[in-house]
Amino acid sequence: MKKKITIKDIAQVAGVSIGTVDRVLHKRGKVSKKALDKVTKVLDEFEYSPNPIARTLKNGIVYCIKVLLPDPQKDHYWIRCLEGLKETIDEFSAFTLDIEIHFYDPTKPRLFSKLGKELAQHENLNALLFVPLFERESQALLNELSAKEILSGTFNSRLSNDLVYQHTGQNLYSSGRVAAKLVHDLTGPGSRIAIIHIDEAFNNAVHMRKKEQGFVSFLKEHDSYEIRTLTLNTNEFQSKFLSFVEQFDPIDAFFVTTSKAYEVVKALRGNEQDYKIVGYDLLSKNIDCLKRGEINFLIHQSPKVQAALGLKGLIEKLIFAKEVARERLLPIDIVNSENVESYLT
Amino acid sequence: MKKKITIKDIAQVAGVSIGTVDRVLHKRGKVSKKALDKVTKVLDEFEYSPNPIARTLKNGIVYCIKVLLPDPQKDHYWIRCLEGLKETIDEFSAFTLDIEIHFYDPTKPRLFSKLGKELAQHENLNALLFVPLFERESQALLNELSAKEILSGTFNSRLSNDLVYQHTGQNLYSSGRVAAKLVHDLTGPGSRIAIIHIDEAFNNAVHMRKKEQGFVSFLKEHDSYEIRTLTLNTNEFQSKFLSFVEQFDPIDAFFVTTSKAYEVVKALRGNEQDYKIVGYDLLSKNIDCLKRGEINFLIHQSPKVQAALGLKGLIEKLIFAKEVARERLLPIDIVNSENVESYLT
DNA sequence: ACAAAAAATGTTATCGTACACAAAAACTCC
DNA sequence: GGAGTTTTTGTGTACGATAACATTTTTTGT
Repeated sequence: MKKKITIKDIAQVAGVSIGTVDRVLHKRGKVSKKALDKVTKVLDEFEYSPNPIARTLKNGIVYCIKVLLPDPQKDHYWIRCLEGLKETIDEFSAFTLDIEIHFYDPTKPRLFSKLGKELAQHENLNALLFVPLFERESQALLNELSAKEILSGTFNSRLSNDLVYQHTGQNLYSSGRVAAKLVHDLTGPGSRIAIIHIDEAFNNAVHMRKKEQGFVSFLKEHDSYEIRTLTLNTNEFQSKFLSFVEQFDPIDAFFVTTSKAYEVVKALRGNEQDYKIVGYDLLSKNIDCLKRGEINFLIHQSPKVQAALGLKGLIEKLIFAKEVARERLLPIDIVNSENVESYLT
Repeated sequence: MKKKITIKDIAQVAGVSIGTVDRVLHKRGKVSKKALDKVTKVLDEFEYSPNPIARTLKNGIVYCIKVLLPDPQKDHYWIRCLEGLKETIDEFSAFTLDIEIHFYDPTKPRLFSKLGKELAQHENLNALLFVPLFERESQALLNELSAKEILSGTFNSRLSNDLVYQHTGQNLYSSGRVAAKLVHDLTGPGSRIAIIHIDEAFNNAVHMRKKEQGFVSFLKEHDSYEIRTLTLNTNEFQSKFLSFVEQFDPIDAFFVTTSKAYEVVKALRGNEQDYKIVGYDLLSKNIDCLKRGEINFLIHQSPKVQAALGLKGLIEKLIFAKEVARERLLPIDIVNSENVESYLT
């Protein structure tokens, strides 16, 4: 345990008062070049960093963080994110944080834009964490945040943007490969495999595509598979899905790239064949299918952990000045009927 | 955000000085019954809890935690625990904690006892976190800790003991079932399955047994399987394993209940048959086999997370007086060649 | 060279807790 | 009832960072 260096120590070594050191630290001018040089030198010689405890105690420092999340009422998937956020808030309850969570309708890009702008306006906002479902609108928001020097964090979806301070998510290409390996284990060479993209209301075409690429890349490396892809959105499902199945018959396995695997299960019920199905996300409908053996594997995107870590990263940066990796990739969890409970705490 | 109540507020409402409130809080007597009653009443009326930030700042309060871990040099498995511990220590670096990590030889129960006693002697020890590999010796240690009102935490192995303040681990029975489900998916009805217990130097018979029970329970519920169990320790392996394989031939799948799956792989090399193998733990030797396709699945016990959470639980109890669940069960991670990297951060 | 203005630097109260010490109130005993 | 004890209560200071305020030094203009 090395002794902690205080601002007092720095002042003493540099031969100035703590007031001057403080001014150097906070760059509020009124410091002569000579003093500034001396203090700066001592400062990084001792690798000083202010004691976050004392800083928090000296009240007035209330970090303000806002979170912009798709409305869990519109899409139940996001409820777990909310839980994760609450957990992190609870974890830091000892500190003076002002954290607000706002919801946006995941089908309305324009409302997202509007709300985002509104939040960014808030003058003493320190950080904004959001799920960038809409590529273009999110880019615009990021530009604004960056201009105002507001810390930005994203999770779940990923933007190809240097401006985002920190992203927490999953490697979708890899998760596609994981799914392929599972299908490979379940079926074997020469099988006929269907990739089903059931687009939800909002635009996540990019995600689906990446998962598909990973999936196909694995299969190509291994055996010869017959692969067909079907892309549709929720309301087209009834009309298009079954005819696709008929045309491509016989099908051995389905890879559903979104959380709607249960829809596929429902549509296939009654068919005698033993289809293998790999899907995404621990929605209760999916879990039911998993437990009944109608879905073989689900890949878990840990929305809860993603949200919790995303928020935690921003908080730690603000309070402790801790730097974290710009991109944090979470494990790709494979879930079957037997370990699903262990993920539901 | 509700306004935080300080000791000053309490004093004012109770009509006494902060000194008196402080004395009530710390039970250092010298308080009249009248004052005590009044203060206590106000105290729990406002649900006061001291500000951990201020408390930490007022130095002198240095919580002392010791960790007792099997020596990673003797068994490489524990290295990841060490990483987890370091991570948590880092996370709380802002607080005044005195955390020491001690190692013990996982083959020597008596040295464990001795070291444990020694650590427990330390007068201002606040908490002890340890891996209770040895049942009897651990029980004795727990009794001692409990008598001295030292907080106790365990991880990895579980004791059936009310005295342990908090345990972090995995449901081994469930993990056995998970393995069975995987084998079930890989092989199918009527297969011949071998359960291999390769006991490591220390005594973990209880763990192996629980995994086996879970494994068998799942298979019995599903199809008719031929199951044989082989129990041996590392030095018997060479002599006994291959003859077992010959006798039980043909074998479709192996379930290795310890981290020694790579030994099974090595022994089977050269055989033409396509064995399915499910094992435990992300040791580098196992990972190599996994990537080469010689092991199909590994079950990950997240030693790193177990250690990190175990320590974190104790720290949060001490610093923030946060209560956590007495038993925390981590997810049972299924790992194959494609998602293994995502667990190795 | 000297007053006035500007710039640089030093000093101190504050946050909430904890503990040492000082002060006051409540007893004891003759 | 007053000196001496003991019990109870109040006050002051420290922890480290911060920012307002006070003080000193430097610069500027005449």
